[in-house]
Amino acid sequence: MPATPRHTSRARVEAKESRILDAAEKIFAEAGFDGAKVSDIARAASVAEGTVYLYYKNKQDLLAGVVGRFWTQLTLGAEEAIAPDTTTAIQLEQLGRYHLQSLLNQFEVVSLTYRARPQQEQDLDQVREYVRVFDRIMQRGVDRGELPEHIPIVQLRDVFFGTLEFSARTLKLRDRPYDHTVVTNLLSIMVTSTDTGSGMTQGAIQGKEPSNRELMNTLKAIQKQLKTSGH
Amino acid sequence: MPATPRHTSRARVEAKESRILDAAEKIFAEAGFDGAKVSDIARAASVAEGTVYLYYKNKQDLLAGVVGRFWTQLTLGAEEAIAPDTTTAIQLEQLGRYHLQSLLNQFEVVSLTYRARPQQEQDLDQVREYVRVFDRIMQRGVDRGELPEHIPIVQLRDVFFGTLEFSARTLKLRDRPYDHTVVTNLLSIMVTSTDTGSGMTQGAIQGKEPSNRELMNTLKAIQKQLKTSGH
DNA sequence: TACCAAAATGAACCATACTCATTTAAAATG
DNA sequence: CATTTTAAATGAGTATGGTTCATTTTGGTA
Repeated sequence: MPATPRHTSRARVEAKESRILDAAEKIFAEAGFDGAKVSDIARAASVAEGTVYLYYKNKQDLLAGVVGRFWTQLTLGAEEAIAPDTTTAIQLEQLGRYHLQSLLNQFEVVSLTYRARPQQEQDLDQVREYVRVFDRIMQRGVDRGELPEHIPIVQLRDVFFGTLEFSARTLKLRDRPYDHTVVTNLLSIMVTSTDTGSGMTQGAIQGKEPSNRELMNTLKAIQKQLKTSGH
Repeated sequence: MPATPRHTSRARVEAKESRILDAAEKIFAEAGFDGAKVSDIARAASVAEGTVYLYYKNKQDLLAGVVGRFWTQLTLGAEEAIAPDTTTAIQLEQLGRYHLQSLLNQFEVVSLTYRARPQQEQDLDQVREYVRVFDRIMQRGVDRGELPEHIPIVQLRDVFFGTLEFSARTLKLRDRPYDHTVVTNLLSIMVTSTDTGSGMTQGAIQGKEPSNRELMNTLKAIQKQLKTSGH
């Protein structure tokens, strides 16, 4: 069984597995899940049809493999895209930019994510791993005192990723390229809302000016960065 | 052709069509697109397998029918759920509540939306129609002077629907029921951001207090309504 | 009642996901 | 290095389920 090779070099087996995944990703992206034939994938991987089934239980499982690898790589890329020693707001801006660009560049693969069986347990483990990047940034902001203690991280996470994903779809639908104002605007409303004086943290509006000077500076820093780094 | 009946009462034909759609919705929701057999759907509709193909070109087209009808009905329900003579903010709150509840109650059908071929043109016409409900509310807010002239409606629309959809998934994943704080929080950040002094409208932070008294009143009205109407 | 066109039927067809008996390659053994 | 043993790969064959179409049934019309 290729799954647990004892007498064969692990490297060779993994090379073949990734050849199959590459082929599958290509064919799935071109033809969609239903349109992709396992025979095409096998041919693209220079492998017999039966061989695919040594590595993956069935076509669904193969899709899960492609999607899982994609999100794992996305997590690695995200961690690389984020400067570790800067403010929360700038880190969010970096993650937002990276995320939106990835969604647009690899739109087809992202769409395939929804063809993976919904809520069928560990099919989406890698996605969950990915969103933790956001959680860590936010938590670090709280620990540092940059954000109020009681921000609802999970809800803000849905705002963040939900907005970016829908924005990506809108851009694709209109054949538009990456648009940084999407990220800027998202950030501005998120940071505004994490201000202790209004928005999500309190749920009450008091009409007073922002009390968190740190955040104002952060926002100015974002504004500045947005102007210097061409999109 | 059942599609354009001349000698048969239109009512009967439409009754049969909706019987097929009902059956398809049920089976698709239970088994997912791939798991649903056309033969099962035909049996559930008390119709021969071939009959399905008189009304729908193929299985994909049948799915498009189910999904399309769902969003059309959602549009009707949304228009009913919104009080015509109230403020923008309250209308948004009503739409948000209605949308989130619908997503949760009919989660399976919503998921099927993503199995409809992406960007395959008019498959998603009804979804587009639905989101216009949001656009109309916002535009009306602008016309009335409740919102600033230059708010980016399209981007706010992505914030609105994106956040609600991701929130619905999170709630489902954790087996949680409808949670009104999701809507409240979303609204508070959206309305905060449409304040002319900060957020999406200007893209520049000025650290001054909100200049739009109208909006403040609107927010207070929302807060009040949230307290009086049990979720 | 006889006629005709629309509508419905389901057996046959066909594409394709998946299996498995056989072959090939690689590792272990002496 | 020759032989044996075990892992890996193969692709023809099978089963499933979407789709077609020749035939039958239904309902309206004269």
